[in-house]
Amino acid sequence: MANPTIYDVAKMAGVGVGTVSRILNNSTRVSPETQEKVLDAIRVLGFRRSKVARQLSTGIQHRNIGAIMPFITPPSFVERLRGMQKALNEQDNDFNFILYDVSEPDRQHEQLLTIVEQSAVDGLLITTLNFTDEERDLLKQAGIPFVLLSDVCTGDTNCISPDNFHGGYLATQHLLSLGHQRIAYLGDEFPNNYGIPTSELRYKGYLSALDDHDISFNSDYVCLGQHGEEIAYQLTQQLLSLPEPPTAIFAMSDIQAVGCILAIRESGLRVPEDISVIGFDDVQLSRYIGLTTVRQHLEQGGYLGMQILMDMIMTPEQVTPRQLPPLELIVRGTTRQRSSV
Amino acid sequence: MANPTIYDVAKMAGVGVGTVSRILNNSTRVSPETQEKVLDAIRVLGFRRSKVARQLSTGIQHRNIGAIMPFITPPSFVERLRGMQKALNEQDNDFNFILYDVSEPDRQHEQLLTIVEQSAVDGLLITTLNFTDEERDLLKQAGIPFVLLSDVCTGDTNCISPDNFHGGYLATQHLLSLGHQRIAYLGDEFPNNYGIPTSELRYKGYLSALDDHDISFNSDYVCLGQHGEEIAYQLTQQLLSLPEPPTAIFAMSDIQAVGCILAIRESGLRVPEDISVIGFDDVQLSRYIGLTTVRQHLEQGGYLGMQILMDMIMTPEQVTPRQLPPLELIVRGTTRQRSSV
DNA sequence: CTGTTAGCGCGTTCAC
DNA sequence: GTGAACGCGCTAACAG
Repeated sequence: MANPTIYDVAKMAGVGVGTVSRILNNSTRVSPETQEKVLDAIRVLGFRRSKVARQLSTGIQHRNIGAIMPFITPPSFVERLRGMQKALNEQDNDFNFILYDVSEPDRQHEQLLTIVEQSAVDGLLITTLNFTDEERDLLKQAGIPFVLLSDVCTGDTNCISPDNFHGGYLATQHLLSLGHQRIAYLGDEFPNNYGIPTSELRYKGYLSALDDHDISFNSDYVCLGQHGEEIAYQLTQQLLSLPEPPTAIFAMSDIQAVGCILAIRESGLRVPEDISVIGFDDVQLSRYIGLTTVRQHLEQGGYLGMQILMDMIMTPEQVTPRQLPPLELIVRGTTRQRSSV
Repeated sequence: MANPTIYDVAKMAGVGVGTVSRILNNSTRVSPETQEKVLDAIRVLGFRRSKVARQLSTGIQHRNIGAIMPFITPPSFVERLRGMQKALNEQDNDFNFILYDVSEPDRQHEQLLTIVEQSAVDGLLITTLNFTDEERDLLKQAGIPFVLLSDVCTGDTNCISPDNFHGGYLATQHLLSLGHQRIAYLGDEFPNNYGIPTSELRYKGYLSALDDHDISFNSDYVCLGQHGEEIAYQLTQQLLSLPEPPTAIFAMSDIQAVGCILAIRESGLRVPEDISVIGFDDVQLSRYIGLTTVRQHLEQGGYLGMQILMDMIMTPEQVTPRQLPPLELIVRGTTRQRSSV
């Protein structure tokens, strides 16, 4: 039998469904004999009680809140995940936290559809990179509250995102203040297929800082490629082979900064003595390796996002606005005053 | 009204529940007028259709598989999480993946109870450190299949765990082969409150290797403390202040190895020139910082665990056994031949 | 102690 | 096009 019910069990054991139910909930005493019979029947039939029927009947509804994120990839997502969990645990309401991994961007839309279709979730935290207007409307129409943790904030959707332009400015400003003039930007290529403007925004901040210091722009110093440590490694090699290589590099993410540093060291140069490197994000890793970076409070972002979502679910009329703390320059060991050579 | 149902909506709109249902599922055409009325009622009442009732009625059951882990803590858990998600995505069945964070060990039992109580889950991946026999029996009785990812494998429970003794041996053996004789062990204190034998097992492997090489044991070289980078940092300082400090340190986890390296560098010594350091786990971080370590295939562990669990759920009669690949020594940049001084 | 029955909220035939 | 009634699997309250 495909899915035996308590009726099947009851019939087989020669008892009523009530008895079976009682045994399942080890409530009121039942005679050991019948208990035995029922337990046997359960075993033979391979009976498993239906979760949903149970919930319907008891009225105990778990609420599910879901997080959509490309989990295989950058550590920055994990940091946000941490924050989300933290906020959830503090709330103490019995929410289930469901993780949806959409590492393959193509499947994202399909996945979102089934989530909505099956009304699997009472709220959604979306950390994927590309989130279309169409998808937003889908969720709105389905009445599923959601919070975006990304860089594209359209209309009245709740969204947690840093000021990437300002962050780019900050990072570059730091390098300038150390006397660097030949400063490279290493980041994700843009425009990209997903319409993610992060890299572009940070780049614009970079340009703006350069401009404010009357440094003339050198397109050789702009290195764009796919996200990842390896690519950053290669891009850095290109930079180093320039007739006049940069004395400082602004990598748009910590991971890319790591690839960058590896390439520099491998070429026989030192960080920061020969070349300064600054990253962006301040993931845990950065603390360990002493990377100078711009902290964007990723964990805090997840934390706040979850709190907002909770508000939206529990008290829709009154969601208290929450803001990310401002970006913060974290100076560690990979940047230094430009050597006066 | 607390939780309006389609009946409430129907009444308010002056129609039957069937009509409301149809509109909800945008199926058969309904007259625009009634549609309007119903939609209004839905809005006014703040109606949200019940997920469970829907599932019961349609027969579409999502299966939930849950992972219990202390998520705030070491990165090793994240790696396993990755593996689990990967296996889940490959399966492609519509399983929900629920994350239970039990960062507070005290709450673990309580949490497990509610999970079982509410039959919230069709299968469980348990990565927490302390898992009692009582808890095991609880799950067995509830008929919830589960897989353990830990070091304590009692009885016939499915379990993924590395050979920690052998790992400890491997690490120490490596240092010995480089000519080191004054080798320290830095690990979690044991016995501990949770009965986690990991540190002890690796320590025993360490002892065994020492013994095989006829190195006399020096208790000064054994430094135990709570898990974490900071503690490891302090412990290392103690080691360095010894009249005859070690020339090599085996840290029982990569995170502790990081704290260790930091302390060494801070004291003016170099790694690996002055002191060799080997870790354990091979988390992502280790690749970035070039740490020599023992790889225990964490991601793979999560992956296999999920596969076994899937088997248990889908084809209980036939779960194909899966094994972790053997521990692997990964030599990177933090260990070196002992200087002949 | 135990069998029976009425919902839980929604989807889905049916007749109308 | 639309309303009424039944069923999904289980719990709980009621008789017995």
